[in-house]
Amino acid sequence: MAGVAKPTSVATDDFLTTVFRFTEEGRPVIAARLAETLGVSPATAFGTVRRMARDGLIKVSRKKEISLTVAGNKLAEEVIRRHRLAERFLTDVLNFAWHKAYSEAHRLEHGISHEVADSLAKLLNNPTTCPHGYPIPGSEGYAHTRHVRSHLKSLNEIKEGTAVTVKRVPEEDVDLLQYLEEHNVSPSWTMKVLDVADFKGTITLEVDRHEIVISTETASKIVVKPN
Amino acid sequence: MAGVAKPTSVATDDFLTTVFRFTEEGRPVIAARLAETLGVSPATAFGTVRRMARDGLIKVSRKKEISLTVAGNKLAEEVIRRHRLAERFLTDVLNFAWHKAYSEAHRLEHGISHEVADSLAKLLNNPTTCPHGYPIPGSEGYAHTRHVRSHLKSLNEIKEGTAVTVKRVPEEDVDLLQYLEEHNVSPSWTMKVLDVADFKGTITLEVDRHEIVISTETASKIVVKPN
DNA sequence: CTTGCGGGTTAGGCTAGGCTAATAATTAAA
DNA sequence: TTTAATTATTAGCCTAGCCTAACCCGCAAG
Repeated sequence: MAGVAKPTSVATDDFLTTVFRFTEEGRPVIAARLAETLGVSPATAFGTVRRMARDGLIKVSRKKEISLTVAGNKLAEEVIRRHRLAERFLTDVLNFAWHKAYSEAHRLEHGISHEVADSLAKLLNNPTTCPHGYPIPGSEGYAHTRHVRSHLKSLNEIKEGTAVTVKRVPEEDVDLLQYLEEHNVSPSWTMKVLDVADFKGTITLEVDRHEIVISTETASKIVVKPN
Repeated sequence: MAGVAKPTSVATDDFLTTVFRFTEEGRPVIAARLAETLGVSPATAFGTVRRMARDGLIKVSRKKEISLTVAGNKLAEEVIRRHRLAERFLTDVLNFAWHKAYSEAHRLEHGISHEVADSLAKLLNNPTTCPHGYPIPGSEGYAHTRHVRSHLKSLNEIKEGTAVTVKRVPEEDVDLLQYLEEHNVSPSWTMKVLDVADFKGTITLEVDRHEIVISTETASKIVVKPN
């Protein structure tokens, strides 16, 4: 036995989930990115990373790439599960808008026990994704979801004239989230790519009978499935 | 302006609520009691008390009695409100047993924002008390509740043969709570004091057609209203 | 009036997490 | 390849919290 699992701190939870999400989105995970994302200095990030590596939660390769250990991944999935269930609760039961749900869930995620999470899941009818379309660890078909996503594409890869179904929208930018929510760029909604103007970096979409324009940069963060 | 309110830490929240509860129950508030209750060393309690006094959350009299400042009381009521709403949510919506609700709510209370608390209150139909009978700050008639309790008595003060209605049960002892819950010594239930045996320090009660025996010490923590 | 006990207080240490500023080490770009 | 931009790392400092051990103080019971 490796001893009793030490309860994780808020800072550790935050690093774990950030590494998890970066990995989930295929982004490279290095300390500098974590520092930026979490709003701490590089020195602080370095210290926390070193501590977490010491505690066997993450590994740092020679090329300084950070990845979760099996133990770290387990913990990260637990926190992410609590976060996404909390989001569902906030949007589905308390009627919070998406863009508020993220930050509120972030505060709640650290105080939800395994038992409360399970009860919440039952109350919510065992949801498989959070309101933004990301899969909830521990839910039906989760393992599957993580590996089979060949049919999913980023919106910036879609050709003009193609109709797609929104699968996931980026979670962290509150303003963007509010905009997307207001314009129905939401999971399960359909939209059509009207125009791709690479030269000026924009994409025009038709969604819910309206046209909207977003940057290809933004589009790259929206996951869709061609119809 | 006194500057932006610094967000309170978990340790500070715990001290605030403990002082609040002690005061609520009319118990003397000294550092040694806080240390015991919170499970920290006297030295730690001393340090935290000093920090909180420095930050204007509590006052310490010459006789070393600790009390909340106006600012401290406001913060304490907010945390207590979140705690008691969380308890109601856990018992009423997630069907948690009482004795589990307390500790789970204790973990949740730090992550609930004002906005989430208000939504929870609405969802729960604006409850005025927690499952153990304590008033929820900010709820209808709360200010009133705090000051008018002349008709409330501790169970140990009740004479033999008197029927009473349970108003509040002690919150912190999980085993006791589970016992009381199982025997229906719960807010709004009625019971009759069958026998008071001061010489051996016990009280015999009839509740829900059964007899139970508890110590006068325990009885002193149960608040009732004579019928 | 003195001893002892319950508290309060100090001293001294430790970890997690933060910060700034300076310095290495890489990488990428020119 | 030499410079410029990123990253990583170190050093040094700070606060909150937590601990043990020792010490002090006032009051109450002998």
